[in-house]
Amino acid sequence: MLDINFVRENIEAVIEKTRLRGLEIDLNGFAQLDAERKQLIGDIESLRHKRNVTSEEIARMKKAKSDATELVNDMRLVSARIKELDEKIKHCELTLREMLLFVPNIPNSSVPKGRSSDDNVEIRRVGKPPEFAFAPRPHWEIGTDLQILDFERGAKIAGSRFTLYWKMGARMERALINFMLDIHTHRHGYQEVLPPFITNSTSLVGTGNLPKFGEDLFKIEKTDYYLIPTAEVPVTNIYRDEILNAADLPIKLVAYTPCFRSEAGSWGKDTRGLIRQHQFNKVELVKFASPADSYIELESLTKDAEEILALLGLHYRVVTLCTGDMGFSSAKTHDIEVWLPGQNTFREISSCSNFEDFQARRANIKYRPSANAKLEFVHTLNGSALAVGRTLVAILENYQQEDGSVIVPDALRPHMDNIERITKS
RNA sequence: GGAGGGAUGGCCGAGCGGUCUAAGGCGGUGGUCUUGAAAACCACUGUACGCUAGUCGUACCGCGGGUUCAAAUCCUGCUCCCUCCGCCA
Repeated sequence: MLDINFVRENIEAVIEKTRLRGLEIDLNGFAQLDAERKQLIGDIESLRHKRNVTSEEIARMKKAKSDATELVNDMRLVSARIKELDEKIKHCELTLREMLLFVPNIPNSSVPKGRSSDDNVEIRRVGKPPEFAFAPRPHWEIGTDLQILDFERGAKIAGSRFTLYWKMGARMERALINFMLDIHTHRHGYQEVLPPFITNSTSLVGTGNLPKFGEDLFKIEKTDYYLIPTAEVPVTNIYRDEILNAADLPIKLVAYTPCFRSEAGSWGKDTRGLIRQHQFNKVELVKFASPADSYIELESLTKDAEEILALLGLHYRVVTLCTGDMGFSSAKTHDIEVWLPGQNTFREISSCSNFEDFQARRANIKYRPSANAKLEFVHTLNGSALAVGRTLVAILENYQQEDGSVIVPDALRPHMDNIERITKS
């Protein structure tokens, strides 16, 4: 959410910046409603002042045993009027807040302008694509032949976009989770947390998933519970309505969670394989930083995510998303895309974003910059490190052999009983 | 699921419906003292909003309703926490 004071003074700029994202927002009536609210607050406060003063007077008169009936009758009217104004103000504020909740974050000035993913800017490319003496196959063929991925039974148990992992498939998924958590906790200094996999709607408003993107979520009927679409939601909300110590910043957390997405609106997209599932595993990095440091922290967070790919020997590139391709809450986003030889393309495996104070304002997460200074909102950041299912996909496709087996990357072997190769068994 | 108890400022904790909407303590900040530190003493110490910008005003005592001229205080619904019983991984 943007600062209401900022929006008030920069309505045109806000509309303009939103247009850079390819969105049109409706702020008609905002200024008028905002002015009305201000007027009403002035009115109600003077009435309340009158009531407070007169109440004391009534108390004095009663103590002196004199008749206060007239004042009491006056105040009866004043109180009724206060109640009336209070309802009007509440209505104004609700409407204003509703408007603001639908306004996306303003892209940082360093973000390239553009309309779609075609305008994203590649900032580096690391490693080399593997060379094959045969035509590399897509992971769904490799996994099915090795009998470690079972798409048919996944669909039977739950439906399309659900997959059953068998044996070394399940084993590798679990190894990847542990591998990633170990690297981030031991080498990068993140604290591990294991949050609830379900949150309430307030938490989802805090991160910006609600109220606008409810269709993307699985909601539990007749409750206020939602399956989390990413660990970002519960982990960012750890500190909702709290004041952090400046000396503790940046706070760096890492969490493994499954993620659940309805994928409404992506019918027909990536229907084969593990790429786009209703349920997938992810290891997520979350940072709470001071505003002065947040862009440094975005770069280091991205590097932390990249290191997983580097350690696994996977070829990848990093792109900065253009204004038209960024998520609603983000001020700047780097995507990491891994090379998938079976599909001859780069695919997103991580998305690292700085939300600046957008989420912190929604979730009310503050800190005191220095003793006696005013409270300020922190900056929040997060990034996948990595999407586990897609990492497994990348390993299957990049380490596939002509005989259908798959070599286990060196770095992963200690987490897999030092197995070197997955073969059909 | 049943019965009972509770929620107050960064933390602990007091608060007869009307001498301020908050005692007291801890913590924090500044100062005195000290070579320095500790201790001691003194002072200050919540958030948000408003304007006539002040030794100003208004709101906030889990959240929402209600009663009242007036609610931290009374009534009510909800949320969360604690204790006991039952069930259960």
